[in-house]
Amino acid sequence: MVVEQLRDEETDRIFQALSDSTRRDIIRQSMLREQSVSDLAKHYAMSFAAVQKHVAVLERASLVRKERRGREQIVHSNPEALRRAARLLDAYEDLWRGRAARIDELLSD
Amino acid sequence: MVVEQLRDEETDRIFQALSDSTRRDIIRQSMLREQSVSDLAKHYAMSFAAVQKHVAVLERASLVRKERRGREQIVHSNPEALRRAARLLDAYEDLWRGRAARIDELLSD
DNA sequence: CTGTTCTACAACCATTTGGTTGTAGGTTAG
DNA sequence: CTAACCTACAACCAAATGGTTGTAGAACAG
Repeated sequence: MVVEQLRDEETDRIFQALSDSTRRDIIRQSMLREQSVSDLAKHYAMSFAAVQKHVAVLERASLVRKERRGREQIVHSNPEALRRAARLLDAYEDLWRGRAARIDELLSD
Repeated sequence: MVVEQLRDEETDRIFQALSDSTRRDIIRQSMLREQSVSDLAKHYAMSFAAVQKHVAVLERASLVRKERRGREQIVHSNPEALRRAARLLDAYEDLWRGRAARIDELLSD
């Protein structure tokens, strides 16, 4: 029947960004305290450039934003995108329970 | 410093499975009513084999399970995995709010 | 029995992902 | 000023992703 597919690339990006444990840990780190990209990189057994790329993925998903401070780039978390993802999953749960209240969230997904 | 990375491949798989709008729609469809893989495939503008692969991705993430009924394979949703993802995001939110109650969930991630 | 339906799976392909190294430029410390 | 530091970005690579077509087997309809 080929239902017209309403795709939400923002949602795609959020879940894709969350699908890597290093990136989830970067979120956690930047929630605990704001750190520069170099500071973050010290936590992981990979190159600085790799961490830089992970931060870029989080940034495209709006889960994090960077703020230049001198020569450093400070990584701030953005909990609103996380909340959005959590609410979307809640809506699925509601759907399963037969509560239609939030189905519109799913349909507009 | 190379902190030992506690990876949770199950969590990886759940978020990765959720990062595609076709797969999110398959979850929604199978929550609305249990359908065979062929039934599901009729909703999308792609081959049966492609939908079959999407279902397999959801299955590896435990978001869905298949039950053979005659020649058909009926797809059931499994809301527990969804709930697990939602709780994890809630825990991040708590962390951001400075509530430490659920930090252990994050640390064991 | 025969033909159709549903599923499984292999092979293939283009693109994306997650990592690397290397180069270069802006900023700060001494 | 110079050296060290932080970041940006390009080029490259292997593996995973998301799609395709094709083949084959099992189950059902008539």
